[in-house]
Amino acid sequence: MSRGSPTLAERRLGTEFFERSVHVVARDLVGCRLRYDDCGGTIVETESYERDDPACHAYVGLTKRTEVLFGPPGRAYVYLSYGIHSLLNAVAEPAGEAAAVLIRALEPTTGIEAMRARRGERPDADLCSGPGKLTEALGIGLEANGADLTGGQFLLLPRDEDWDQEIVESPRIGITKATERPWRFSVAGNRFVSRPRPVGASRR
DNA sequence: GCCAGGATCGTCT
DNA sequence: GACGATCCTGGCG
Repeated sequence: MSRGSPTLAERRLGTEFFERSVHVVARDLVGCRLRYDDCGGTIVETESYERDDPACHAYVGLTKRTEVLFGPPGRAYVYLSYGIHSLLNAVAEPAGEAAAVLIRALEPTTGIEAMRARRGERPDADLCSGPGKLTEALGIGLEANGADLTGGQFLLLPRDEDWDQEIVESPRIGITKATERPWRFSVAGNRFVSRPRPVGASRR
């Protein structure tokens, strides 16, 4: 019996958290804690993708691939990128809207040894500092597509009450369409965020 | 330290 | 048959 302190399961983010503007959800997810089985960490970087967005998979409409995006909020949309990496998204906005938040980076806190077993011996800052890295570290694969983020193997917890970090917006990374939209949210100065390339590289 | 290139496969045309 | 919401390695300075 826990009366004063709710259990972890009781503190989970619920469906209503995801049933809002995808950009608000993306910003609010930064600082939250994500756990999958015995591994997890603090979310330090996200990106939002809305339906009227050429970079969003749902832009082309409803297909077999995108049906999870068009479904209810609070589910996992997992797909294969470059034939190698599974990328984890959280479906947002009411069913039918087709928007999602890409989880790009975690600051590992739990199950670090298990992450190393999957990712190899490397510094903490290299375990989950990228969307493909964190799914490998946590053991998330395509079978998680459509899974419920508000229950089951996933545990998504709100920010700690004393969490007080600055969140910065910047252009999204690794896409070729709609690159100017400032829908990447990350913790300012955090060493666990992804850094695939310097800002402003290769411009003419 | 920086940059170019390759790996690899589900999805859509 | 082409294309990625990526990551890692090797070569060069």
